[in-house]
Amino acid sequence: MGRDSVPLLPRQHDEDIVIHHDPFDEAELKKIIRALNLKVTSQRMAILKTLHEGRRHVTAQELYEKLAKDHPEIGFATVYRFLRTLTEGAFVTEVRMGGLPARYELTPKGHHDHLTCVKCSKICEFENRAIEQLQEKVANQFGFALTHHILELYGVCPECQAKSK
Amino acid sequence: MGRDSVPLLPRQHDEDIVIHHDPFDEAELKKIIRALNLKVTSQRMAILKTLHEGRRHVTAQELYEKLAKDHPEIGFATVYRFLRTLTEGAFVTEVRMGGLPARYELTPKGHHDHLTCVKCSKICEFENRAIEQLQEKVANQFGFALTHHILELYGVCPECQAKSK
DNA sequence: ATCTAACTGATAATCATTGTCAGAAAAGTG
DNA sequence: CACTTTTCTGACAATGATTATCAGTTAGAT
Repeated sequence: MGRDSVPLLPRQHDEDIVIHHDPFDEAELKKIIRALNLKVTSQRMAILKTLHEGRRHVTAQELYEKLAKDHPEIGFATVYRFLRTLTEGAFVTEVRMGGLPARYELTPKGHHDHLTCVKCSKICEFENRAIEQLQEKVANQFGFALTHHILELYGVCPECQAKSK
Repeated sequence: MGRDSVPLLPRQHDEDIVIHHDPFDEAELKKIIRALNLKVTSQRMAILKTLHEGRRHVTAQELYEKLAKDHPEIGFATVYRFLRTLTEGAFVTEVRMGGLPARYELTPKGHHDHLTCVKCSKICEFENRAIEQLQEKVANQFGFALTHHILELYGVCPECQAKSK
């Protein structure tokens, strides 16, 4: 997509180079923080911005390192703390695979699940209304009030299938 | 279908319910060990027996403590080690919830998924052919060759719903 | 029975995550 | 704006599950 794939030229004045990321402006990020009854701090804003701009599905550690570039003062306790709060408030979705560190992403508006390649770890996202409905049905049969679910599919992606020949 | 439409009920005192499997005799357990190219040791036999007899979905720690009664000499490193190997060989299924300790069970013949209560951690099992088929379909749309999947539903069980009034 | 590679238990180490706490900074209040 | 209360923060310690190490033990092939 657009801007980030344009190779940037080194310039004398940093401020000349501005990367625009589309959707979320600051105001919207603040709303998220306020919705959690938290104070708006530069750290929290930075964390949300980085979560939003960056690649999806980061670990807490990766996020911490990314942040370190522009905000070397942010401690990892703060990252973990805020990620947890965001997860509890469902603004962020946590994905765990095996015993590996948890991965996080800003919860997308449309709910989706993941299809992960067991060879190259590529993650595809999908949504499927029919599956969701069946899940509700199963939960109801047991008398459960469904709160959320995790559906992770694993397989070999087309590229890796091709390679293994 | 069939199974999943029967309103199955883990009743009030889970611990009182002992699940009897078809008599898994020693010979059968040995087969499992040999299938993994491992030596048959008293420790491994004890672990398998306890896994088979006991309540489902135990943590490594719980399993270790159970074993301690009759086999106080077995160390927990051995328990962890063997559980991992069993899991890799798909003889045991690992379930993780949040950051909590992993839970294990001997992989049942019929594949099933889990429905977990977020309040009391009770786990119900279900299987649903329709969901499985839809999963295959989704994977195919992306060109993936599906190897396995994780479907974990979370909600509030009837008992806990009643309690919160 | 012998031999050797695989196994084991004790314990140290690791690694993700969480707790602690003194100092810093947000957002009311006057 | 100065003051105050409360929440936040970063450094670092602590935790808790899991894994690695390693010297001694044992299964099972020869």
